[in-house]
Amino acid sequence: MQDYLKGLNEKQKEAVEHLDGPLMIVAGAGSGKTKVLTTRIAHLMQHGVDAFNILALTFTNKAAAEMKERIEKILGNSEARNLYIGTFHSVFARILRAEANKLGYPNNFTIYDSDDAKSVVKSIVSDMNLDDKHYKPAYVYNRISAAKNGLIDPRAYKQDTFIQQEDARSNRPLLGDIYEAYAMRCFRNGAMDFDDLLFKMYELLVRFPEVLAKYQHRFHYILIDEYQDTNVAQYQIIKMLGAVHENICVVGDDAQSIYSFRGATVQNILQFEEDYDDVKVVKLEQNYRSTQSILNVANEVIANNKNQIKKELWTDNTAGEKITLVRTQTDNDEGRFVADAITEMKLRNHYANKDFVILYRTNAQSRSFEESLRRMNIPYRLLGGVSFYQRKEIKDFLAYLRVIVNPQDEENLKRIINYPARGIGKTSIERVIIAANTHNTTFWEMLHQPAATGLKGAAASAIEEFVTRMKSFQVMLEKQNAYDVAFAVGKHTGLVQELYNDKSVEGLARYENVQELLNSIKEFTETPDEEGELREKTLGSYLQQITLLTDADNNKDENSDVVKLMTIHAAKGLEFPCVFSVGLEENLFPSAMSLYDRSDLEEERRLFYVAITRAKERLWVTYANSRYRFGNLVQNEPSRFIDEIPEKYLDRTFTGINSRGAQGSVGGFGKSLNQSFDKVPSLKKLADKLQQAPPAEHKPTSDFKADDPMAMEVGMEVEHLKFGFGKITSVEGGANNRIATVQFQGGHGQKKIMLNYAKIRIVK
DNA sequence: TGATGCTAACTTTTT
DNA sequence: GTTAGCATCA
Repeated sequence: MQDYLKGLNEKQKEAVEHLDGPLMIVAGAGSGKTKVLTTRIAHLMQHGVDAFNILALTFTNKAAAEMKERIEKILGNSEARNLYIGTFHSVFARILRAEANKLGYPNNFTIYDSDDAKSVVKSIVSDMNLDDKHYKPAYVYNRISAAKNGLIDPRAYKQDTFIQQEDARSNRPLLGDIYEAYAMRCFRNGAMDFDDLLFKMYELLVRFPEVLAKYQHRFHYILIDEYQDTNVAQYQIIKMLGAVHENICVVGDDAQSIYSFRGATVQNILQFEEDYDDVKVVKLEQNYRSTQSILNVANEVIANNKNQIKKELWTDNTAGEKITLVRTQTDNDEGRFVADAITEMKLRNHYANKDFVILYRTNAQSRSFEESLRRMNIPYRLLGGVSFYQRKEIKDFLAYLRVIVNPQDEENLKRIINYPARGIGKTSIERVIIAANTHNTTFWEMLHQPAATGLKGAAASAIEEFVTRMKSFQVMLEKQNAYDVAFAVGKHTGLVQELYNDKSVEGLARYENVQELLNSIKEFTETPDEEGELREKTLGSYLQQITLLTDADNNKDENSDVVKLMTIHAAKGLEFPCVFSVGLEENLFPSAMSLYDRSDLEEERRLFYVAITRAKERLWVTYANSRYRFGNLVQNEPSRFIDEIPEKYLDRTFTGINSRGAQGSVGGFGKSLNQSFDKVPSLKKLADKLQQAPPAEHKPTSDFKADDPMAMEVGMEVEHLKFGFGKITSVEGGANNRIATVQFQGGHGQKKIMLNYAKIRIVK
């Protein structure tokens, strides 16, 4: 166990063995950064530092989990469990959860993801009678987010002349008011958005010196991963937390700073040396990941940036293959090329699917690759895009759980109050809102006194029933675990039944997704407690945790043999034997948004640098002459970044159509891709067509005559004018609104029929 | 109230 | 090319 230092080079050892005082590690791509960080933590623990006194912050859950695992391996015991390792957001959420009352929040505060946040913005914009075409929720939210990341509260926002000028110039002078209303609404709902987890953490430490002191004395050693991606809020928090012991170790690479759009500032790295006396700086410049060729290209490209810390990455690795530059006619051809190349490489060089990654600038580019991979029967997995937790059925289910835990949360309450439909319509909800405003109370409180809202009859009793139901779940919360509560919710709200009844392909998938969610809750409740006093197995802690989970964190099939597709941003920190960096076109990469500003353009270049340095053995850079964007074909020039790669490192054997040497091949590819590919309809459409084909048109029997809705009962065989014959599986609703669920024959599946409108005849 | 069909907006990147 | 959100219809 003592030999954990053996595998390190001199520089790495220097960083690991530095015990006390501020330390900055400038770690080039592939220079063993994680190894140094984890070994250093293990080393600290070997020298008597208690795991409970070490805090390590990362940007992704995945990075945190990996660090923990590696430390455990080095130490060979379970002490690593006591380490405080997590993402900024999750660690701060945990601390805020413990201290929430000081800030006037419930301990079980809800965390809003960006979709939740945008819908709050939207409802505020409409409350203020503003046009949401002009005050677009996404724009407004970004603006608020940027303010929070810069630690600017609503008051400061309104007083800042520069910001006010900006808003005046964009003709959105009321942004400050929206921000203020948004903050108030979130507070009233007992909810924090992602940025609040930083912003409120900062507020907590500033306003409550005793809280600050507590955590300052708890965390003797603080380590920060990906320091180049920290923003002002994170910077200030770290500075405060570390002020007593000054044992702060930051690891970063200015060349890989790719999150300035989210408020990150490289300035934090450059500033570090000035913030503390006697900062030890260690540069890790030996790359263990990539071949010479790949590294040369990376160095050449990044050299075009003016703003950077001087360093030269080098490697002992072999020269390797040249970088393959590929030009295709269209985006579909690009997809086809990559799938072909993967097939070829697997055959020739015995690579496995999981050795490949396709990296693109925007999520929207995934389509053509998915299609071609499917056509070639290559299994793949897409990271990013719509995450599991953003799906409607999951959000609906989670909305229930959130409201049970935190009934103040009006947004989620409104989402579920009439789903599944229980007769609490728009007008009833409106009346409750108005009554809540006049009585100066919350929506939830108002629901307890239907009389005061002026609602009576069916609406009032429906509300009463809903409230009773929700309260019974809240009671369960005290005695039963998260899974039992969730299961009861699924059962008693009709949520699961609703999905179960839908027998379409999508319906089945939705049903399975909900089962999957229940499984994950079960897993959560059954996994034994790990670290720290702040972690519990309640539904509340489950909800906070999953909101901070990303698609990329779902590493269940981490080792499954599939090709991965993701954005370059999502690939940061990962490595693959074979990398396809695709879509190298002007306006796409670099993005059109970045062309007018030197620093934006340099960030795009760093992004390309990140893409290149993911590759261990082989790298392809591809671009298409034309591609579909917004539904129409656009022509793009090759990316300027391609011109920055010296010719001597490039293999242009395949240069596509209408070009010199057009008939060449890639790494011995026999097939020329010049020929136009046979047009195959997209698989999704094909699948849809197959799905939809069977439902044959029904010709009603000659004596067709609709029967009285009230005569319909479960079990009856009926004939529908259009859908033909079927059997009634359930009937609901009163005289004016009677609905029958009918299982039809002939591919029509199950349908809900409004008996007042539809023509239905009883067969027997 | 739910299904359907049309339009408009959408594309940076993420915790 | 895709999808969310709406207006319309039954």
